[in-house]
Amino acid sequence: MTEPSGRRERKKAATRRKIADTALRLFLDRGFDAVGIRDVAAEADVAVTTVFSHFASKEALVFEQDADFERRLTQAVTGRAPDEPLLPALHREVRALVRHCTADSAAPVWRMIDASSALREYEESMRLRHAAALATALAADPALPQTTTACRALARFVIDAYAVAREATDPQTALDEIFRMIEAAWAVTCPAGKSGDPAGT
Amino acid sequence: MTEPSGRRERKKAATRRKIADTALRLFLDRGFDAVGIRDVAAEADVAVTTVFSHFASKEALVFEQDADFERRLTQAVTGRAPDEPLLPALHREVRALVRHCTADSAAPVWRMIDASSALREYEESMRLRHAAALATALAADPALPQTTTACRALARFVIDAYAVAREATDPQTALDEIFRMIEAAWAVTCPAGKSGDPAGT
DNA sequence: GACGGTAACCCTAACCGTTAGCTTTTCAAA
DNA sequence: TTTGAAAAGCTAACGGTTAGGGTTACCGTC
Repeated sequence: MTEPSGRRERKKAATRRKIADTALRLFLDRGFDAVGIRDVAAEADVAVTTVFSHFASKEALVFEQDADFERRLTQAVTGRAPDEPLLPALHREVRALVRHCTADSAAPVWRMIDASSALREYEESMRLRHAAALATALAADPALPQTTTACRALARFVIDAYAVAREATDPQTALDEIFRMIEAAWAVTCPAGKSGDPAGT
Repeated sequence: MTEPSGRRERKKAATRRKIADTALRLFLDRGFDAVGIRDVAAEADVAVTTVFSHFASKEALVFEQDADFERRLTQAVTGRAPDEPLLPALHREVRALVRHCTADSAAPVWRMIDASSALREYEESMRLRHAAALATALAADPALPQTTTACRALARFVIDAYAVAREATDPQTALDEIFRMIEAAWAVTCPAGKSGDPAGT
């Protein structure tokens, strides 16, 4: 009801951060699969049930920016300038996300993720949720006359672009290449080719 | 060493089929999440370990055609006529797959799948494996001069087409629409527009 | 400042998918 | 018939996850 005032919230946030930090440290040290939830809980000095009251699953301990990722994607659609074309906005946002997660400082984490099939699968199912959210945002935009089918396809294409680019040797170049494909795909969904690129490159 | 002759193989296959059939029946009756592996084993009159010696996971009991799906996709690429263009071949194959899994007889199974988040996630991670296999097949085709990035993107787009179409109210129309997008996307990856559709529709 | 409600946390004990270790059965080839 | 091996079985456990029920600490109110 009232604002998020108070000590309680701070303590809760502190507990959450302590759990996440402890977990990440242990995971990086010994590998994701070699660390049990009971280890994390003991090291963070909380009960196992407390871990699961803050995080929905063991994998979720690693992907804290989950909600952030999704919000940034949808806001690239809903929050763009009134006359700004869709795809450049999406391209820009995804480029920032790719750059962020291919930074040198993030390398150890991604090495850890790639070493665990559980984490890799979790990441992809996360991405699917993001695609669904993006598809909803696209379908709700009155400036886009496309069908819901086209919106859903575009949403998944954009997520694909992120996923493929992240694993490429040159992520930025790969991303640009895929977005050229996506631009072309999106162009053919325009009833009259309003703001497309009618002549190709 | 010798041919797959004999009673042993038949008995093994019979056990496998009995487990799968029993499992599917129970899942359809009570719902996937409400049936435990121990239930399946008991009802099929086998040990729990036997279930897992035939199927890698509980979810795998539902998706028996897994390998088949993947093989059909890759064969649509590797087994097409020497001068047949790529995308129509893929389009045709995916159309058949969509038709197959949207048949009325398959409806109860898909209702069951959609009712279980575990199954939906499993299906998607299965699809990702298929996309990876398809990407490999595409990259290995000497008739395709595209980059591996483009091949990986195309593979995922094709899987997306299947996934989105399957959930659409009119799967066939949706599939055609998405493949129009994919055709356009693929066209811009051709260095010189060899066999593309140079003027768009 | 005392008070009632409730959110956060703790503990125990389980459930469920999955696997390891080891024994028994069943078939095939000699 | 003997022998080797694949298939199946049993038991017991591991690890993620949850239910149930109790304790503490904070918040808003009197």
